[in-house]
Amino acid sequence: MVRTKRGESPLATLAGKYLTLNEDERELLGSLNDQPRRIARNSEVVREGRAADNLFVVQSGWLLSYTIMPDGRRQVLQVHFPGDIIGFCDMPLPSFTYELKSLTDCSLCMLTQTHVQDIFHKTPRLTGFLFSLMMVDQKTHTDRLRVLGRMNARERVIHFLLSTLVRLRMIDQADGDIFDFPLTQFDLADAVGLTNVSVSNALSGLQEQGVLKRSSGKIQILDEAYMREAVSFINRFESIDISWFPYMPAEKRK
Amino acid sequence: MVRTKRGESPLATLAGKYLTLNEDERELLGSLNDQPRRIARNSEVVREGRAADNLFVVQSGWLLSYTIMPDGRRQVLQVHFPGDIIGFCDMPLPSFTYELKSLTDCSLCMLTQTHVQDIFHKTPRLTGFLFSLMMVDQKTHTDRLRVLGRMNARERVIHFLLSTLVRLRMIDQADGDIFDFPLTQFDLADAVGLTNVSVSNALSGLQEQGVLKRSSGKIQILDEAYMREAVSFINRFESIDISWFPYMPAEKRK
DNA sequence: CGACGCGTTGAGTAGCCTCAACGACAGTGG
DNA sequence: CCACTGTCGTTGAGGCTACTCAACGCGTCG
Repeated sequence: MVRTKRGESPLATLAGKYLTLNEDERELLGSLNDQPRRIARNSEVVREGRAADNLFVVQSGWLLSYTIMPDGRRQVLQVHFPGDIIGFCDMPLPSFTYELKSLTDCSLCMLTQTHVQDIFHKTPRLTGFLFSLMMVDQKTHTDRLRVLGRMNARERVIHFLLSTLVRLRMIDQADGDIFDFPLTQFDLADAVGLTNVSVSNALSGLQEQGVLKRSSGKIQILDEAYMREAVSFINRFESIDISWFPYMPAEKRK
Repeated sequence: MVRTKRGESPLATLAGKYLTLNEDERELLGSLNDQPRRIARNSEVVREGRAADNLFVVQSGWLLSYTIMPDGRRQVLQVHFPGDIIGFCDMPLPSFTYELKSLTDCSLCMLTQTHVQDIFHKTPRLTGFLFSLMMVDQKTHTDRLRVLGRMNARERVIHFLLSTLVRLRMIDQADGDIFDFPLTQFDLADAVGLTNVSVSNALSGLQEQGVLKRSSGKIQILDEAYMREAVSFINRFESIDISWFPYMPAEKRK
């Protein structure tokens, strides 16, 4: 497992992929490291109050956000990795409308409105970056619409694994084509709109075909090219461009 | 059919639901009315170049954005109504990744980067509003994930019709519980991940049950409460709050 | 050790899909 | 004006994918 740079916040690592941070920006992102909230594996993350009051930045660990329907059906909305911002797009809404659960031990940073406003006012480039992240997020959601609306079990699983791999690479948490995979097959099923049984069958089939390998909570992608082809995969993180972002009030810092 | 206020742009109408526009803001939104591009019914809207160069604001008419997979499977990503902004979240991306088709005769306004920057610089409140719209958009997408991942044919159709009704009401284009519906059943099917046959069956079933009525391109919702209950419908547009938005460089106008 | 969660596998089922035929309708051209 | 054509919606027959239900093995944890 590749390690993140010592002491650097995952969000900073992520941002560093797209822009070279200056000292102020680096410090601002670093300050988010203060007093992370620790969450044990497999526990519900309780959030209170208005949406915007409870923005999280994942420092370490995996989380799952999901909705549950009255009859028990569950839909996983997103898997959250280090560097992810949770709840950003809930800001204009009056309350949270989904559950949050930790898959592994986690540490989360709470962001208050004040923090957000701080970033927005001080570093327009970071602001642009944040919004770009959100837009890419939206893109990955529309990609998932295609998956859930039009793909069969096998393709759904392939797409999910690929997008997981790609996202983990962004935060240097994939070891080539091997990565941790703490989801249960129930979790995966609820993410891609299947049952655990179908997921099991799909995974077994892929393994038998030599496309992937599983061992003790890890997954290895053996034939990435084939998988990408099979689902017409697009890596949305490859080419984010934040230069368009217009929030640049007269270059103050240089 | 209820009419929009004479000459007012649909985006202004929409914005007016959430905030009281001052003269400058109203003028800025109104200026978008200049030189709309007219699109005939059932034609492909061609877009060129980088994503951000081709932002559209729908002035009138319905459009469909969708992706097509190599084998011909189609997934409708969104139905666009007057007031909708198309392509906003493509701005940080290098190119468009979906198709756009008109369902009715349309008129579209092109927004260039300059326009966007203009709005962003001059009216922070409108900026906040735009971002809030985008966030709500994201929310409706996650709602659709639940639909495509976990609902049966009947529920999918119900949810789609409800969200259509709610959005049309926002722009005063629903006459109580009656609204135009120019989609074919193929379109609807590709939107909710079914086939036209299943859609036909679902619609017939609902009509037989007395839940809705169809006649000549219009749909009437007869039992809205039942439908909302059946799919745990949440109206995301009900309570957008833009007060949180931090882009307020020292109240210049008052 | 027992209890529990997780993954696997099998048998049977149900919902949706595919294929197909047909009627209604609008647009087109003679 | 009327065939001709293509699109759209409906309905039926049959098939397939994924679901439900269930049993079992395995590992972990108390």
